[in-house]
Amino acid sequence: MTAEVGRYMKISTKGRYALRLMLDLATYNTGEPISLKDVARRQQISDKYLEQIIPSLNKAGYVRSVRGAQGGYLLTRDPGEYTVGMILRLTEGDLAPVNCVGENPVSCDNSENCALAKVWSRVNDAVNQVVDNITLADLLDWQTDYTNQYMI
Amino acid sequence: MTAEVGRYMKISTKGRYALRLMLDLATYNTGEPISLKDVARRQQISDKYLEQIIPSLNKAGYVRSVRGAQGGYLLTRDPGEYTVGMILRLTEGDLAPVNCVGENPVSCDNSENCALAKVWSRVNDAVNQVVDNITLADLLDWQTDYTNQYMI
DNA sequence: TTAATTCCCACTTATTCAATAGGATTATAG
DNA sequence: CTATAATCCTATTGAATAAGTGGGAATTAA
Repeated sequence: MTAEVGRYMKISTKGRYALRLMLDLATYNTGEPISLKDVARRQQISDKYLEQIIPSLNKAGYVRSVRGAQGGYLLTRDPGEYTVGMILRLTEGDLAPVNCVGENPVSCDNSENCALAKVWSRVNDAVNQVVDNITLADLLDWQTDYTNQYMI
Repeated sequence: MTAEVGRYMKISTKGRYALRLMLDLATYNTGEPISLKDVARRQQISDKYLEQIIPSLNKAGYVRSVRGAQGGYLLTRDPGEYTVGMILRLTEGDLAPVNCVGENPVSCDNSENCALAKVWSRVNDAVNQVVDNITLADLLDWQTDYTNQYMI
């Protein structure tokens, strides 16, 4: 009886892949740069698409790039210093379910009288509460077998 | 520094309008059927679009329709019996952020080893926890002035 | 000097969102 | 009985977005 599924309330591949990328860098870190080609192979994601995702992580200082042969990317911090929320917000933008709540709320004609704004605000808080309290270190812990891929 | 905003994690107009529609029916209920034209005027939503949204609410038995002149729609239950989650799930489908968690999870190659599935599952739980614990009666309470519109 | 890599930007294809449009059916009021 | 007001049903549309592909320039290690 449920409606046919749309893309409502869904995370995009950009955000999911960014997380898998960061988790891959954390998992296979040796101190040497890791190339996107390696990440792409392990994660079964197009390397060209990863190339499009990583600049925002790079510009934000979440990773450091090393150009040229044997180059690649490295995390700049300890895995425990990255929350899932940081990474998602960078690649997906605001996680709020509507534009009138969240980081840069768009005000509407009747915000103080709007019962639904309260709903969206609570949803926003609940989502952020989750993603801001999980770090890459937690994800490393939750992986039972580091050699497998994470297909989500 | 945030990414340009997409539609990630957003509720669609369908779900938002369905909530406003149901809340309008609750707010202006007199026992007589309320026409979509009236709802559309009050909520400033296209009546033709509302016409497209209401069949699922009707088929699910959330509203009752009265055809012909002076016809319209009526809630079939007490406002306290409708949760925001019921209404959203009917019009938006599953609220899970990815397809591998939620009502009808699509299994993937490596679900038990997937650290990210745990993240999505927690997000899903958090969202549902909010929307399943707010009823139309709560929304009625939260409205300070019943004569205004709810523009969200 | 070659090969491997990041970097940058344009392009594409399919899907989805958010409506609009037209008309058939049903019932009420006069 | 007839005009009108409403639900019902299905098709179409235009714009935006998602999710990638493609080409090539710049940089660096071996």
